[in-house]
Amino acid sequence: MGITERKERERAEMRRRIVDVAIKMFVEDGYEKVSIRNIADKIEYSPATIYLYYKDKDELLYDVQHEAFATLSEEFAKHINHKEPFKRLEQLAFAYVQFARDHPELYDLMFIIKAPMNVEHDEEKWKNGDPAYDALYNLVSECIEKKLIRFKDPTVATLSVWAFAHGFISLDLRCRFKVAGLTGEEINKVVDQSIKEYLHIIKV
Amino acid sequence: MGITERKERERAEMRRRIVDVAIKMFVEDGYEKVSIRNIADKIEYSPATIYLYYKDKDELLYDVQHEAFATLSEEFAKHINHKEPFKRLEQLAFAYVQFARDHPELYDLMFIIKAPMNVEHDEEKWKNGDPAYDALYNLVSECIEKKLIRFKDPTVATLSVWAFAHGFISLDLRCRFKVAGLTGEEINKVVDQSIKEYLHIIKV
DNA sequence: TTTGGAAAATAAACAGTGTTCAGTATATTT
DNA sequence: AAATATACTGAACACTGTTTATTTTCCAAA
Repeated sequence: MGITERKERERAEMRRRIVDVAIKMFVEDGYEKVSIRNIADKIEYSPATIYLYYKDKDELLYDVQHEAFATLSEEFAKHINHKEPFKRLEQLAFAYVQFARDHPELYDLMFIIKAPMNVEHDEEKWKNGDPAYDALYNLVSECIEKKLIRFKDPTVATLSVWAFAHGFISLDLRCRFKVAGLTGEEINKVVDQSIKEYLHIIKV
Repeated sequence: MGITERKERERAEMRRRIVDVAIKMFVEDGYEKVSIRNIADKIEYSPATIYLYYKDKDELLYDVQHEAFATLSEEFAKHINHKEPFKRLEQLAFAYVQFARDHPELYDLMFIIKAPMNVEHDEEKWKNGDPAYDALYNLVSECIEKKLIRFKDPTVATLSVWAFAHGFISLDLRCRFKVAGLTGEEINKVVDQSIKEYLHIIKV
């Protein structure tokens, strides 16, 4: 009597189909051009059908965000391999920046736009960001323990490194560096140099 | 025969009225709830009338952004008064953070949302941000000249300080620190401490 | 003071959005 | 085969930014 299981499986498959199309459209057309109607068109279902699988757009975006974090984790796994913890911290920082440059629309969804954060506002944690945060937190903690960086509190250290990188990325993504009168290539150079310098001055 | 002048003055007054109402609604109700129709309602004109004074919503938001930067400059003028340049840099940093906490919706418009940056995309500069950027740039430059901070390039230094503060503010405003499992008050403390520590380690 | 033309304001519409709901089609159970 | 439960959709609701044709208001010359 596996019909309940099959129904459940079919439901999961439909959700996958929706998320897959959604993330693909995000990457290709950008956040602003992805509507429920567009997604429905592409999977060849009525817009109302999407609401049978997702309570609202935010809930769908939350799953898309989850997928985006999986890609970030893959990038981390690919580029963080050095023996020394501090070197791994450098690798993580530049992998993070590179991810943002390669997938600006995903970065948007993960760290800048408001939308998918309204989902689990029940005082709970934000589960999507967990693996990436833990990767940074554990690495920073190891660096503190081995006295490789000038920090005492691992949370302060983790948030500082994160905020520093995110500050550059998000200001760049939102064109605020126009105020400095730099070209795109110049900005990239300044960002890279700034992060290098930051990692240097926090190094013990 | 000052009728042309009067017409021009009336036009300017109307634009002022629109911007004043818009910024007030922004602060009170938040960016997402402010529509052209809402603004039109409040100034008791038809929505179409707004388009006689502003080409589109972005152009209006650009003027609102200008107003918001004026408020930031006022805050800077109010809180930056120390003799020593480095102390002034500290004052600037915390005035910036305090502004973001006091006016989150304005901060959004100034530094986070995409909208008003599409206006002068003609390769030009971003004039709205100029005064605030210059204030930071000049102060940082003075600190470098007097060898008070560990930086050589004033642009790298300016963008680093800005990005560091902005990173914290924007991640907080977008609830991304939920991943760290901290309460609102705890986050504020970590942010303050992090900025203090950052200013300490860049101090020569 | 009336009239003609310019300027200002608007009602209504267009094309789009997220979302809901009544009704239809399909699948499963009795 | 009939009854029931599930899956799906067309159409609507209440919005959004924006445009256009129309009306109202203003002002200067006849």
